[in-house]
Amino acid sequence: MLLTDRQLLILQVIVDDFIRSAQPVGSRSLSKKDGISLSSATIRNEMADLEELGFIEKTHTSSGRVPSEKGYRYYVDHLLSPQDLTQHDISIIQSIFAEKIFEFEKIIQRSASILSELTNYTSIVLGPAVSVNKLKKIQIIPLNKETAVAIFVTDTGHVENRLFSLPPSVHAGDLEKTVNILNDRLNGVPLEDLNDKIYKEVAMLLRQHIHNYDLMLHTFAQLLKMPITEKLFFAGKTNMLSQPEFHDLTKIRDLMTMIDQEEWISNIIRNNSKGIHVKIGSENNNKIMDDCSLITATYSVGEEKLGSIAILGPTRMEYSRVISLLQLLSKDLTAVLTKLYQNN
Amino acid sequence: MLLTDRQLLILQVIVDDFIRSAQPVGSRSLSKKDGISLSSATIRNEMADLEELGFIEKTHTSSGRVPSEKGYRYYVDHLLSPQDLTQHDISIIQSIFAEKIFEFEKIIQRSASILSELTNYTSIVLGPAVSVNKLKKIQIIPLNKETAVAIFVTDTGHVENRLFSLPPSVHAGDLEKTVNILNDRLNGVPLEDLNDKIYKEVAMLLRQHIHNYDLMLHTFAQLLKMPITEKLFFAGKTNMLSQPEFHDLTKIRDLMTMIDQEEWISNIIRNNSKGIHVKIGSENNNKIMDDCSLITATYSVGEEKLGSIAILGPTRMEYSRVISLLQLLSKDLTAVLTKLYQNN
DNA sequence: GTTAGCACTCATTAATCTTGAGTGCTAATT
DNA sequence: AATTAGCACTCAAGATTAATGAGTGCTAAC
Repeated sequence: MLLTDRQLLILQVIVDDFIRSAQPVGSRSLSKKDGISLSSATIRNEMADLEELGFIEKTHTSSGRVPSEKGYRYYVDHLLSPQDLTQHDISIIQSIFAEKIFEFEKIIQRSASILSELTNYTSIVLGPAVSVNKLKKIQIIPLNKETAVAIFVTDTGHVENRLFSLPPSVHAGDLEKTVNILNDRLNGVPLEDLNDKIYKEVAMLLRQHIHNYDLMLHTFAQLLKMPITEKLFFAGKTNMLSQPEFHDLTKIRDLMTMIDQEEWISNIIRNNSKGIHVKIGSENNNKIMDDCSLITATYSVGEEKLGSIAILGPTRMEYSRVISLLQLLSKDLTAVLTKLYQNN
Repeated sequence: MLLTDRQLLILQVIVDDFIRSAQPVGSRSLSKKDGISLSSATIRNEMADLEELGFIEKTHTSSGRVPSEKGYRYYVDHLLSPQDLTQHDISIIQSIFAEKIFEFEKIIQRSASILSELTNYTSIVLGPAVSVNKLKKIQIIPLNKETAVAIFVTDTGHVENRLFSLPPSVHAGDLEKTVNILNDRLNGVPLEDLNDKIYKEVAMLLRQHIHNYDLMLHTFAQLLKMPITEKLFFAGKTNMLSQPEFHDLTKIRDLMTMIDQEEWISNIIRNNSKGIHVKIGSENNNKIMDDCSLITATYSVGEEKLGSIAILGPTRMEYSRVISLLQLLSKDLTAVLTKLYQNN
């Protein structure tokens, strides 16, 4: 199944052209292109071969050709022209990191926004996996007689907080003691293990030192029972509405509804190893995404993968550009975060 | 411009019917309705009058009638049948508050989701105005030699946090002293005034007690320069896609893009006094919302307004139901929050 | 191996027709 | 005087038909 150079050229031009115009590409228009000096008849012959091999398709008997999924796949794997980021693109990406005071969520959200602006597709960023972060400090701050807020800080600087009702009969001193014990014992424990640990290691200590041991344990266990899932950040959800392949309302509705299924999206994106991944059409294993491609990248701290960035667009996506953008952003995010957190 | 009872009845039935079916209402179908025992001809006469008065309109010369904006306005002001929440609705709303540990954002987000599920419209909830909350406590937690996280807790239990680079030459003791001074001086100050206050009242004290006074002041001033805007929570954005009045793609796109303009939405919703407000079509002063109605309610702590809840739907909205739902949710949210925060 | 030429296909658009729900008006009825 | 039946008229929406043109496959000549 080896393609001749001429076939490769024609395939590449067809894909490029279709990505640009969203219109089926005909033999005549191809023959007029710079870089191709063949008659339309010759091209028709080659296109017939390419179709037989499954790389391109017709939308109806007498239409021009459109890349098939296999065609896109081949294009992505072998025919991508590597680079086309402008200086402008690059400086916009870098502007994400301009501020000195970091609010991590803002950076992530900004990344998503800028990515969707630059590409006109939908961007999805999966926040860091907080639940594997290690506890640095617990603090309890009473607001009034009955209410207090509990604050959990991780080694990465992530802050979780919960409002809770103070058990009515609790001593201020006991509360402080308990917090001290917790900090002493739970420092460095991943958030997801806190609930376990508090029963296994802290319960006993509490019993020895605290008056109302039972109530206190229960209160804190409640607080620590936190199913922390990574937050998802979207931007440019509406960009899909402008893509000509989605002029069908029911398609749009299905797609939008699917995008709003956060857990589902989250799963797809999370379970990717480091590096760039391209899923084309049905490779996404979802009927609704048959006309979509999803390109994912990851960002890390040092060598440890932290979260993911993704772009969702039509299969007729500007693969080359999107991949370059994701590579750049992934690299920059990783660099900034690594610098920030490395030396713990 | 007084309407006869019969005209009121007919207007009400037309609006109710159109809200249900989205189809222009004809004289014949009206005459067949229970509660109306008039011939179609009579109804045609009455409808002609109602049209002359501006309460209903035709979509074309020989079509049935559709409520005009004025018609909806009259309907909302005078003809609403008050109640139609089922026990089911009520218990779903109350399920929002089932959990004991409060993460305020989750409650708000859940409110939005449930509201949009119950109504099939888009719901928008404006989070509490944090910037008027008063500072309760500042804490600095160093993560490593170079980075620390600053935590600000308000009297309402809201927690803000910022990651920042520690000035390289800073003493641990000085840092602690500074934080103490800040807590001493800034307790009870609304967040929005912090930046002012630090220059006016804290700067001098710092100079007296702290070594590297200049650097420290600058660092904290940076941290406190926080433009905290209320967060917006959306749910059911896609519900609009299912409304028959929006089968037009460009309309949908405009609407969706508008919804994504968070500041704009935020302004509209924020500037409402307590109670329920109904804005119909062009009353929203925005071309894109000419076919939409926006119903807003507020939630409070005690007497003080805290935030807003809104439902965005087509002008052909189930006003009665939506208003009842918003009233209920507003009441419950206020009750829960008041109980939680009242006694500061 | 390449190209010109020709018959054929089919999506798209515009033009025409048909149908039916609904109206306004007038004259008859209550 | 209010109500209703009857009739002519209007217009959106859907179906049918026709015209156009971009594009193809195939064959025969180069």
